[in-house]
Amino acid sequence: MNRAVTLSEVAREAGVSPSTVSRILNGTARVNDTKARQVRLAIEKLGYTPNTFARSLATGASGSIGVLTPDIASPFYNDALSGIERGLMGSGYSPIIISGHWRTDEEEHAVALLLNRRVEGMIILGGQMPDHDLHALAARLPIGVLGRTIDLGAHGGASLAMDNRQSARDLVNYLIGRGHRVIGHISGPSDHADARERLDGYRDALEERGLRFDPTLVVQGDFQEPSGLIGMQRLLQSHSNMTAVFVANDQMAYGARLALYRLGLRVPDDMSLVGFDDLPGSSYTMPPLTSVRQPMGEMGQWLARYILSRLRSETIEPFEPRQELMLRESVASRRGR
Amino acid sequence: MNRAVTLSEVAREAGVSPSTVSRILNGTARVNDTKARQVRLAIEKLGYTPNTFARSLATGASGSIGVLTPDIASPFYNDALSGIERGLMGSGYSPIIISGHWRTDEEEHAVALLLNRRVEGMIILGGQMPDHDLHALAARLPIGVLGRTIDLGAHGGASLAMDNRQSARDLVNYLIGRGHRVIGHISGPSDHADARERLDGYRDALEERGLRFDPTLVVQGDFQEPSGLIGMQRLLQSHSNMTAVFVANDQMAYGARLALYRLGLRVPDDMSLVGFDDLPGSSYTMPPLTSVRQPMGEMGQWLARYILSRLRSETIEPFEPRQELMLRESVASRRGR
DNA sequence: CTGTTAGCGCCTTCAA
DNA sequence: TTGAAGGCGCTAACAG
Repeated sequence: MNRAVTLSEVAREAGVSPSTVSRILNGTARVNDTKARQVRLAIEKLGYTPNTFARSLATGASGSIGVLTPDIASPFYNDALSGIERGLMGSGYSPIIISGHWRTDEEEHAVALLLNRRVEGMIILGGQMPDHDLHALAARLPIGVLGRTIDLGAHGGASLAMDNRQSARDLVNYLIGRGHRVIGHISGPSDHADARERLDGYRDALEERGLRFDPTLVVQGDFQEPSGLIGMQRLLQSHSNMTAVFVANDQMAYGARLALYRLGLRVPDDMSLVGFDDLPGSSYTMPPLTSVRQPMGEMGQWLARYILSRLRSETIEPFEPRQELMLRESVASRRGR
Repeated sequence: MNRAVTLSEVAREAGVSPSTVSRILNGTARVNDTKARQVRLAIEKLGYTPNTFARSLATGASGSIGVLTPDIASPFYNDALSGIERGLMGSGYSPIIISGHWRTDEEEHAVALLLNRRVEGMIILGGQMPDHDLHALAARLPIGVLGRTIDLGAHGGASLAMDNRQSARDLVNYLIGRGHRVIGHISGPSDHADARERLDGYRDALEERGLRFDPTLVVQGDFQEPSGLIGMQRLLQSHSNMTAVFVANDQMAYGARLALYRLGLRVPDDMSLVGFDDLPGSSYTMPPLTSVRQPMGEMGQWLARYILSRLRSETIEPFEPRQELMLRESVASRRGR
């Protein structure tokens, strides 16, 4: 980049001192109108843009908020990213987004990078980072965590977690209420907290309604479409009397749906299907998929606002994310059969 | 954030001069082993992390590449973002991602922000920015553009554009080849270059095969699902003899698919359907959707590499993105009817 | 209201 | 091999 124009060059061009230019730029003090005009002219003419680094160095404020997401291309977390953008808009702060690819080492690396960039706050979406690291972070700067149950109260960090277990329970209860008795489950990876909680919720519901938990009705996937397809095939082979399947996320449910289609089985007539996460596409599957919606966008937005409030030493009203059962057409009633 | 540890504090702790610490940090010169050890100890003990701003200010290099995406939550562009991440990995450069929300003013604002942050290169994904601005940018720093046909040759910027028109033509030709004669089109917004080109390709194919272009067979959508649904409804009302529809992107195709489902029309038996973009979900629709795949990830990765090569004054082999017709089950043959 | 003077934290000559 | 000194571009007192 051809050497950039500096503030003092602008000052010289306008025939004023650097401080005056600075004051006009930041509105720090009243300045003579004519001088102000000259300065603006000079800025225009020279094409000056302030150097963020120099400014941050002088003020000690970076004006940026770090965001750690597990995957920059995840349809699930991206909603939260949009929310964060919205929450930060017009605040003068901008997000710096890095992805950790679900790997602890990359996440640590990313956090170090963000710290080097002197972010003033940090938002962590999901991920694998140990609670211990999160606490250490919270001690240094305002942080917000999405998708994990962790108590940051001591330092005042905020965390927004969805109640996976309860929602899974509600979902399965709904299936039972519709008359289903043999309900399969395609779970997520067992080292994934969300996956474990959803499985627990499935168990809870069964036991609550006096249905036996049958481990052979559970097959494990990896939250990706293909594993849903395979999982469904396996369930169908072993359980011909199964009438409904609770899939631990929508992506796998798409795969499961395809497996049924390949076998000529209709949804919901031959098999009822429910997912989890309510991805944008799930209102447009065939048929539209019953799922659990988490307000990722709003959660992200609130977390951004929370960080801002901390930075400005203001208070912010707490936020209770409400999960919502999106009842669509992928479930049939078995009553009367 | 409680005042961060500085380099000179480390120096004092280790009993050496700041320059020595700097040299150890950057490997700029040989340093006595014992001193080096002491310094590392001090760094560890104090928890020192270098201040990126100060460093950038001194060196004039920011180590970051700006990325402008139309929408941080777009399933289409996010693939490219992942690719960029991959391309930059291990290079010492990191991306700064900002979204322009398809609005020229926001895009300009974003570019200004990136320039303030002294990014050393820039990658522009799609968007609305006038060619003129792009040229101006290219004159200042290495830039890469994805998804627009623009000649940056003069300054050496790179652009990777898909041939929308040709692919649309291929797709419609494929439909014609399968025996379809009355083919509808749900187009994108007319102020969107991609949308216009895809419409042109549709026309090309028809005319090439001696079929009349009928404007009433074209309805305009906005690239979102609901508009695909409405578009399909309108087409069905006016053209009962239509046997196939080319939808200008997959998202709208999902909507169109739902419209058909609601009316009890089967795909492909009653209506053939093709989309464009090949979103990840399109292999899992019911039935899997025929579409055009663009290697967004690879394109992003190559652009990142391109920027790096420019920054290092190296050369890089050119990249010819290949679009691919993904033939799936959403098209039926009408031969013999 | 405005110019002068010090740094912010780091890197990079220049001598030693 | 190492330290001292100066400067990167900007802001923030401090005097006028």
